[in-house]
Amino acid sequence: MPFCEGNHTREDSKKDLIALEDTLYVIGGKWKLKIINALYVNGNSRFNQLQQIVTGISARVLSKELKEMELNGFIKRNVYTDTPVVITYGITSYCSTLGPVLSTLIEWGNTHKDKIRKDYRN
Amino acid sequence: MPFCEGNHTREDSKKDLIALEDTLYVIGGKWKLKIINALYVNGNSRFNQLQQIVTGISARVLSKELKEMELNGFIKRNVYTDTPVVITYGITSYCSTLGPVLSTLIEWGNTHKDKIRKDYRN
DNA sequence: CGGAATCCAATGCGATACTG
DNA sequence: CAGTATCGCATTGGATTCCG
Repeated sequence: MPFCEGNHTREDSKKDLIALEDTLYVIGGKWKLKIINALYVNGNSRFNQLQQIVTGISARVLSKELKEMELNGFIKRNVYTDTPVVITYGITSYCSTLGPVLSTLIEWGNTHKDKIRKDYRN
Repeated sequence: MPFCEGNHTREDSKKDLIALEDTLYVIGGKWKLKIINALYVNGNSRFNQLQQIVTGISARVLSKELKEMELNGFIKRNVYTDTPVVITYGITSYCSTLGPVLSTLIEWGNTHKDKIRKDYRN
């Protein structure tokens, strides 16, 4: 049981597998964590801002991802009815519980960036 | 800077984004973390074992994933030339550095499983 | 500006059958 | 047992265009 404290039964392993599958089901995929991180770091952002920060994402995909994440409670869409209308996206408090997940992933990437770059030669 | 201690400059944010992208580039995708977790929990495992643990994966995809992860240094393929030959897969020490990543993801899934189940009604 | 609609190409991936 | 080969459907997603 390398990553959990205390005794770890077979039942626990089963639960861990399910928990991991749950998590990946919700925030897996190519873009979700990057979008969340962008909003985490930059605060409320507009659509085009977001598309610039999250490198490589198309408007179509960003639109679909935002809609899905809003539906699932990760993202809040704010409409300011000024003229012209301003729309921003931000994370919810539920989404902010992903902070430790993000920081762990970032830390791992920082620690191993040399090997990663070497293996994939970017 | 909700998930990092100390001061956090714009440069740091940029680096964080890159680190996150690096990490997701290497262990992103539908199966890799589940495979790694399975090996993490169960220790060295044979192909068919692995396919049973990682629910839903086909032999074709498992084969391709294992090959790719072996190439990238996450997995060690062991051949025991008994009769019959036994082949097992296990994680490398490099791969084991992902322990904190896995545990964070699992913990988040456990904490929010009720909401996840409600939203997706499984 | 913030998207939605359409079209099309690439990829993913399951099922099945087969092999050493 | 541990895979590989082939097929064919389904999904992803880029490019472009259009709209309020």
